[in-house]
Amino acid sequence: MGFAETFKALSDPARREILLMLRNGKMSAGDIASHFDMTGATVSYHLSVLKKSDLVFESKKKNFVYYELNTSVFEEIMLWFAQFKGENNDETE
Amino acid sequence: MGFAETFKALSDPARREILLMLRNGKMSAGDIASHFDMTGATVSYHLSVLKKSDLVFESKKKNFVYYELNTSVFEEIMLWFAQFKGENNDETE
DNA sequence: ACTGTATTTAGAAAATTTTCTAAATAGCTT
DNA sequence: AAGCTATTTAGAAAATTTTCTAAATACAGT
Repeated sequence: MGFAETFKALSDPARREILLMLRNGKMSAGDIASHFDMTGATVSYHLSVLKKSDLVFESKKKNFVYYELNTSVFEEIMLWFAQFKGENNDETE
Repeated sequence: MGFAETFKALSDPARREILLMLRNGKMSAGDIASHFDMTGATVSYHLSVLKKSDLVFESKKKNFVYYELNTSVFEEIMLWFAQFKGENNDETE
């Protein structure tokens, strides 16, 4: 899965905004795009980055593409951060 | 403080590696640099990015500069991720 | 004050990312 | 199948990031 890709994906403000928008359920590419001041093509690019990093997944219905949070990846990221909790310092000052 | 900067900082593999190295205590810029196959100047650049994002802080002793994790920022990041836990979906399928 | 070690800054090249426009694809609906 | 709507892909320009070399700064020890 790769933290590199995941953190890269998270490093863009538009992409983080998209994730926040998806908290209360799936949205179509178009609805997501309409919240931003950029072309649909650009938003589509950001969605593809989020998809490649597994932070979201898509499902198709009619001619819409819906995006949805993949919460399991969030759990994995939390585990990465957990590496920094607890285990303490060598007071080598 | 700015999540934008923080996530940007975390998006680079070398910088994440530096953070992992710092888990067991402070290290000098030179010691950090010697673990990488890049020039000291480049590592210095990465350290400055980590510093600007408050993920690490520095202290000087003799002619060494020591870097250390700033654990409080990690807590804040965890809070950002916490936004994605719990509060659930609108089953608007 | 000079020398040496540790680190950062400046400036430029290379690589990557973000964004756009235009065109392509996909799948209704009539 | 033709036309519409929704979305993605292609290709290029602009912006940002990463990296390097060379020079600058900082400061300790002699």
